[in-house]
Amino acid sequence: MNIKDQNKQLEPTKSELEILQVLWEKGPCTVREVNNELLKQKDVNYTTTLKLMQIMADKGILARDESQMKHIYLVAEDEQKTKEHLLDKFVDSMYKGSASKLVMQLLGNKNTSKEDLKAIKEMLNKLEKE
Amino acid sequence: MNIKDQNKQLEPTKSELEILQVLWEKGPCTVREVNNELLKQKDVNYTTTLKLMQIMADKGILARDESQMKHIYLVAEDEQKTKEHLLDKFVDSMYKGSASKLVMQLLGNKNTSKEDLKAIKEMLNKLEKE
DNA sequence: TCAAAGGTAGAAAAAATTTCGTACGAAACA
DNA sequence: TGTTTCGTACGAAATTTTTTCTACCTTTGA
Repeated sequence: MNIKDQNKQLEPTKSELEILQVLWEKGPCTVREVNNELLKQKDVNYTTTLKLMQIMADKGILARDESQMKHIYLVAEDEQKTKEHLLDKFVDSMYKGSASKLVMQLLGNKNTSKEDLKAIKEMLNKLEKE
Repeated sequence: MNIKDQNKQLEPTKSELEILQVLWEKGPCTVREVNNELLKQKDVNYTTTLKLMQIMADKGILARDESQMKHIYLVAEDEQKTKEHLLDKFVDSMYKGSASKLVMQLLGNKNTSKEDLKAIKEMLNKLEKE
């Protein structure tokens, strides 16, 4: 497998990402559980979610435990690694790889809460000390 | 037009985003100019780029000046607004809306340069004073 | 003037992604 | 036991996105 293909594994499609988010949040789940979560956001058929998760398992994005009748799906890739990859890609394409540009936009954004600002400051201080 | 549709306008597809990036970088361009840029990254047919840009113009993502034979395309939406929207969406979906979580990941990432760190610190200081 | 080069438009094909219908097996339970 | 409920598998349909083909117009220059 070449690097490009490896990257592809880390690049879920839009609906695959929705499923990943549920699994990141709730940990290993059955299809039913994932689908119930998705139903809170949008209208989606059980078999659609099933199919998608099967495809993801095929691709290696998800692993599953088939020992029970209700298969349990779990994320195969490390969550942080995947997010890091997606974030990198995002920074690259949107801000030409400049992390500070992204942060600037983030901070300039009125949606960024005071708590977030505070947390970021603390983080920087901590980094400085190290 | 409802809000959902408005949002859709701000959500370009993958290849549309590639074209936007070129236009953001170089300003108004002909299809030929955009295509030449894209050719540096990937193999793509002139008519493919043309078609895509026509579609984007239809959707209202791009505007164009047809007064010349070689049409000049320009981005219709404000670049910052579009990026902000995409960034918001990204933060929401990947970090449950927590900007500080995103920054934490960014800073923990070895790809983040010292210059970026410095720039971010300065930005925070500036924000503090305001 | 006429051929070559470079432009647009639109239909349609191809590819990728998402959704659904149907079949069928296992468990629950009246 | 039979029937209802809940599960998976799989093919195929529907939709969205991307790419290409073809036709035809305009400019340029020999």
